[in-house]
Amino acid sequence: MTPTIKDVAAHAGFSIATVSRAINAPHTVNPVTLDTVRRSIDALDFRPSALGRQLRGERTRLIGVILPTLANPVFAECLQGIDELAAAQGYRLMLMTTQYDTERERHAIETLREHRVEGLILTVADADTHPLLDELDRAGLLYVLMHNDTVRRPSVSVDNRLAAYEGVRMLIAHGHRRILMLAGTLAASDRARQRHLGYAQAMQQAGLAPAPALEVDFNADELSPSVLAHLTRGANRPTALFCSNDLLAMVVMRGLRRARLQIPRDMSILGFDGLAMGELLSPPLASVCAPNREIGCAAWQRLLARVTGGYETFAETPLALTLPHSLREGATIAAISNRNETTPARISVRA
Amino acid sequence: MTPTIKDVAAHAGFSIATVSRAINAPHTVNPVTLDTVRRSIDALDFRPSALGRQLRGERTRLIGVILPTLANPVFAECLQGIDELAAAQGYRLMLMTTQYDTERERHAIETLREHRVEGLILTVADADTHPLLDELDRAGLLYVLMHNDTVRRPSVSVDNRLAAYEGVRMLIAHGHRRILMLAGTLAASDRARQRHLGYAQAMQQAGLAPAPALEVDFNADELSPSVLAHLTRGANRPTALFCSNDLLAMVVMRGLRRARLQIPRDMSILGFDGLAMGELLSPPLASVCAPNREIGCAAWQRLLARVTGGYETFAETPLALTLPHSLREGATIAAISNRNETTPARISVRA
DNA sequence: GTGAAAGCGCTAACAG
DNA sequence: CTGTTAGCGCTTTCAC
Repeated sequence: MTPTIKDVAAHAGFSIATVSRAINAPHTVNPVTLDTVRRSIDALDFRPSALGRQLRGERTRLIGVILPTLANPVFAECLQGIDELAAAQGYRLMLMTTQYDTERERHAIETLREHRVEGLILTVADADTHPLLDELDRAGLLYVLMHNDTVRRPSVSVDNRLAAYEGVRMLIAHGHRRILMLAGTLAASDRARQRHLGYAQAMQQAGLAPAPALEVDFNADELSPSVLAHLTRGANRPTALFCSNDLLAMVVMRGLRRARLQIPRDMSILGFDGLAMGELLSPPLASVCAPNREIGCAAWQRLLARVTGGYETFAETPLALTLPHSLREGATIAAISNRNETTPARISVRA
Repeated sequence: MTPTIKDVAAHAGFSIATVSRAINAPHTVNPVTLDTVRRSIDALDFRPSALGRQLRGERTRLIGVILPTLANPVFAECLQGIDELAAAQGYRLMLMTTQYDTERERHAIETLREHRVEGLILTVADADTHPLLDELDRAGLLYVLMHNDTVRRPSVSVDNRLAAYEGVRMLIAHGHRRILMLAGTLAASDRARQRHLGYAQAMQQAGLAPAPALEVDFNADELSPSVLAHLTRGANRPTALFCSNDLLAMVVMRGLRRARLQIPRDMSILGFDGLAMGELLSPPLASVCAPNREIGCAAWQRLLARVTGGYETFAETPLALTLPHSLREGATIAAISNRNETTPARISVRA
């Protein structure tokens, strides 16, 4: 069906070697021949098979990308960065998503290895303890993690602990004292842990008592009654929430609004991720911003340095590359005067 | 480096044929042999090369996906649908984005064809007149379009004209009479055109004068002064905006808010796409909703029907598959009493 | 049940 | 400058 190099050779009246050269090293073939061959290529609409090439021992120029989900734009933003560089440098991307499911992660890695990807860019729940990554190390398959917070493996991320620390300090600077951290149900991620450490550190340093992260079901249409109770009832209700990511912050804000709380008047909100979309919200979402696109780009560059340049290029750099974060003040944080800090919005809660 | 079937054969003391059978047709080989071979496979951590397999004339089980961008979640949502089915059915996805750039579209198609993808799922700006699609038709490479509104080619979308019509009728039903349609600068897309037709039809039917779509630069940080002037000044300023997609609606809303307009009090907004995120906004974004995930799924199913089942399965269906849309009323639309329709918010405009 | 051998599309020596 | 040839890793007859 699809023409092969043989067909072209036959059509042009030359050998397949000449055709191959005409394609890969045009300067080494007689201009007249070249022209003939090219004409045949066009006539047959020939397109060299990447399979044949790769099999011949060439590099595959194929990179695997494994992401938890695309429903959270934070990963789409990373992927954009990767894709841009990949396209520019003539690499192909094979994409698989896992929903943080270990079985799917295993399967994705397996599949990509069968395709002889030259390397992997991925995000997992917990990098330090992930057995599949150990396997990759053992197998010598190059990979770079995105967002995962670990010093044990090649990774690109922000300093999650420090970033969270600064974010929570910002809340404290606005007068907040009862600050709660919220996390998704799959909270066992390395970065969520680091972010909680940062939160705890900021709290303690201010003489405040950190609380364990409150788990929120991301996908539910409503905040659960028990969570809502935590957030709205009692004299000790929090005045500010630090959400472990922006999407969660948006879900939480919707829940609070439905419970008739106003943001930021009745509750201040700080997210994490710095989704581009957060700036479009009303009020614009305060967030601890990671340079997601750049994280993707950096992961790509590190991976390629290893893939092409070999080990030495990489040895200079520490395993964990930390990119600078930033704080977006947004407008979901209100200042609190610590005088009337008791149940500021109690009356309006009609949940 | 990576072990091949030969290595396994040598290690196990059998021929490569037997190893191959042990992998692909275990029942045809002696249980004892099978066991030996499997032990060798494990010992060497052998993984059959997808390349070798594919080259041997097998199907590649590779599908190409070409999207304009991932910055707009509408495409990420489609991709989710595709990815889910692809993973479940043992296919691989090769992803490329184009930013609607024809050169990149060409390059993407070229690359994917070199990889011998079995089919293509893609979204282009204007399907009817797209020369590359004609080329695909000629070449017999199977593809299915997503979101593109055309009857000439295999596609999955909503009825953009009808959907827009209903959306604008909803605005009219709320008392709006001066309704403007906004579109991105790359407005020459088939669906934007159809949506404008629907808008115009709804307007005319209500005895109102449709206006040409006003182009808005999506990526600019601010609405341009001229656009802002259109939207806010004069007695004839619109009371409602129909935005050709949700992301545009969000950008426009930010611009309006910065100009001190309140939504929906001073301006009603209707988007198009039905982004999941729209429901998290405050107020929730009114939108003409397309089932994006399902569009991805349907595109996948149609493509696979053609790829595997051959032509006949497909012949029954019309080229253009139309999925049902829905209206999300959201809360960005306010009712207007037609009495005091003149410059309701004039005074508060301090842009 | 198993092996030998051909060949998928291509590139890279090596000859001429 | 061009052709011949030997594989790359695998599946698949066809013999045994």
